[in-house]
Amino acid sequence: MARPVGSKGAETLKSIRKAAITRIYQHGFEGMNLRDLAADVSLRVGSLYNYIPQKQEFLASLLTGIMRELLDDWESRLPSTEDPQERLLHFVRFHIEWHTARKEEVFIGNMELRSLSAEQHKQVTALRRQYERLLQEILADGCEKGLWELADVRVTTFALLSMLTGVCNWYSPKGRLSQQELIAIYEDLVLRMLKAHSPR
Amino acid sequence: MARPVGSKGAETLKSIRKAAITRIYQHGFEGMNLRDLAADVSLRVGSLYNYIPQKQEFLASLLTGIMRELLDDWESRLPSTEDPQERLLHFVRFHIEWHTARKEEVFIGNMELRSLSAEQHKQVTALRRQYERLLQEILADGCEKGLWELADVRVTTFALLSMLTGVCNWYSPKGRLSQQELIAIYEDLVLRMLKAHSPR
Amino acid sequence: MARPVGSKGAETLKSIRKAAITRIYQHGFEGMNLRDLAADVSLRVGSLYNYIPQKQEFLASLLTGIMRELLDDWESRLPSTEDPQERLLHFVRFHIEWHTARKEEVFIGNMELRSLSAEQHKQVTALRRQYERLLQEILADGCEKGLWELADVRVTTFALLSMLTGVCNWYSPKGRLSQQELIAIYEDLVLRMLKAHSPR
Amino acid sequence: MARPVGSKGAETLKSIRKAAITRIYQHGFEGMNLRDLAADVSLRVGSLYNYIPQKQEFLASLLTGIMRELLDDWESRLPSTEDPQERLLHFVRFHIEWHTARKEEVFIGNMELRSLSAEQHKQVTALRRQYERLLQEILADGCEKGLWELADVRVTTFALLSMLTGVCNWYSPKGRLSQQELIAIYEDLVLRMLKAHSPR
DNA sequence: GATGAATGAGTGTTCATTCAT
DNA sequence: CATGAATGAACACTCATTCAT
Repeated sequence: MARPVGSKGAETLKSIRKAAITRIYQHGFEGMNLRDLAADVSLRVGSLYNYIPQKQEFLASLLTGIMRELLDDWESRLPSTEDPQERLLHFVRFHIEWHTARKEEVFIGNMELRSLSAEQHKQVTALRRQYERLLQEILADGCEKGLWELADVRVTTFALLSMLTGVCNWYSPKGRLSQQELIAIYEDLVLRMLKAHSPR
Repeated sequence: MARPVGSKGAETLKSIRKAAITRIYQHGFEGMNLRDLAADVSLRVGSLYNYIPQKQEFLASLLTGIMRELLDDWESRLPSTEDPQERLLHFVRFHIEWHTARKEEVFIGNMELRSLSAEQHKQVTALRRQYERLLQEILADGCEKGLWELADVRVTTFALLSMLTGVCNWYSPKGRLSQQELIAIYEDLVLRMLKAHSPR
Repeated sequence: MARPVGSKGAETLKSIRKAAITRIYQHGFEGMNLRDLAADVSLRVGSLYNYIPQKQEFLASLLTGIMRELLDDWESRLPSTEDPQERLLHFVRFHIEWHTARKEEVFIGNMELRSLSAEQHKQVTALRRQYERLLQEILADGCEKGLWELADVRVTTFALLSMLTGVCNWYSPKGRLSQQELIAIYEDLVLRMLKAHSPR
Repeated sequence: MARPVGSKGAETLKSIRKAAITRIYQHGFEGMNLRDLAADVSLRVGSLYNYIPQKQEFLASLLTGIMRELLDDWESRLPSTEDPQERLLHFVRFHIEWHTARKEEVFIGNMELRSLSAEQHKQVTALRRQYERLLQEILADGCEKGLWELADVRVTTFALLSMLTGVCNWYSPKGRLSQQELIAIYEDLVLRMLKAHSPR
């Protein structure tokens, strides 16, 4: 069998993307310099330009890549049930697992939007909106079906997402809690938020 | 009696800090350049050094300043009651008000820690912990008093803070909701999270 | 008397322009590098940017500067007579003197137009046209007055200018001919070109 | 019979030379980059080195090639007559035809000498001298035979060449004048220059 | 205090050139 | 022959920082 000619370049690009994500996570986009990035993958800086067009466009492609991966991963693990609560818990698990496993991606996906051009910003934001809508639709569905009582679906969506995404700011798998315990706690919190409570 | 002498310099420093916060919010710390910052306050870059020591130390002083202000503002508006729920709602209101009013400060306070030296990072983080503990103690108190049932006080603290802080990522006073409506929604969400719900 | 504060910077800029003209003459605009240019005036490259905005805009300002100087010098030495032949010879002398004295300026003024942006190109070319018109008008005047017989005033203008400008490609004041001898020869050639000769 | 084997490579080299001449004409030698040149002939930059040795040596070979072609073309169209005036007009026609047809070659042949090494410069200049001598000898011959009266044969040679070469700076076949009209005008101008005129 | 001027280290980017495949 | 990939040296340009005035 012929060995995959040209695959070396594709591998290199992957390494570059991975190294870039880590560096941006640590120093920010503006703080990442291409010389160090090149060194991470055992290249000289000039060689980097065999793989990327411009630093900024590279960032844009990273960010859209991350968002697309997130959405694709969700697609490939779609919940089979129609039950809103099941689907919600599925989303919570998915979100926490992805966001703890891909902490760096998530972080830069949130932080480095400001370094994009207007056009690029729009693109990435559109993908984010798409992801947000996944949760929002679950919530809306549950409300329609009388399962939950929410003052404001949109605000609750943001509140939940902020809360769930927050885990990657502090959670460490080496810490006190296992990922499964973590998820259990958050599932509980989320469910509480959606059910009406006796008025104070 | 305070004499006005020298107050001009103090005013200038304040302008510089304010301008810097906006610039860092927009372009990040690495992306802020001192020439532009100087121009914001009608100075040339050299003159800036009559007010600030080094760019990085200046950032550290900004960040600690922000955290100290946050803590001071809390001190000056301490809730008078001992009732955990009252105190909690007071905290929610305070947090949302401060975080929507001081969006830029909050943002850079969260994001630019990575540009600090280890020592500076420790200092600012200590102040953040102090603020987090305010909420954590309220929650612990309410649990002790049998008011709430929480699987994990620490995790819930983080969850609440992430959720509450998240508002400054999307909330605009010009939007659909007034600040008071916003606060009401979040108060509701928070209270739901703390009370046990009927098991699923 | 107070010494002219700030004049140092203006002097430096003049030195830079002069050094740049020589370097561009020798290596072309693309071949001139700013580090060497800075070194010519005992500066580091960064300091250059206290005086020039961009390499290319600097070139544009050089070229327009040269053309304006040429036109200004002509203005300040306008011939007093109305006689076309006198005025023509005056132009020939002026042109040769200027173009041998300012060989480098002339050369880059002709050669480096291609490194300009469209807009800049237009500007410089407009000034060149202005200079060409000076000669063209003298020729037209002489023809009208029946002094000369020309098949085509415009072509003759170009022919004369090419011929006269050509001197700076080979003439050296250290060579066989003095500048005055040179001028005399060209005056003769020019006059011959304008008078009708007996048909072959 | 010539066999076609290997001719493909020779064709490619020709295309490269042609493309290079155009690119150098447009951007100058320093401004021409090999990647673009390669693209012009549907190659990648690395493949270029199967045809050319070094960028600079390639330039030298281009310039000498141009000069040799000019001289060869003259050789192949040598005037048959011994009459100086006939030979001169023949030269004028030849020069203008060649210089309008090969505008780009002429331009870079004049301008890019400075990018050559000393040795290369000498070579090309020698060929140029050879061409200049063609005209100079015609002029000298005509003077000897009492046909023309020139103050200085050498200066007149330069003056004529500058004037004739100048056409390629402005002449366009799409313009007002046909090439034959252009040549007629210049023939006239040249003849005028050589005949003595009544003293002023 | 404010400024103009200088600096040095760095930044992203380009490019001629080489070479294994 | 053609190519993808690599390289090193260079480039224009930026910027925090210093300092004499």
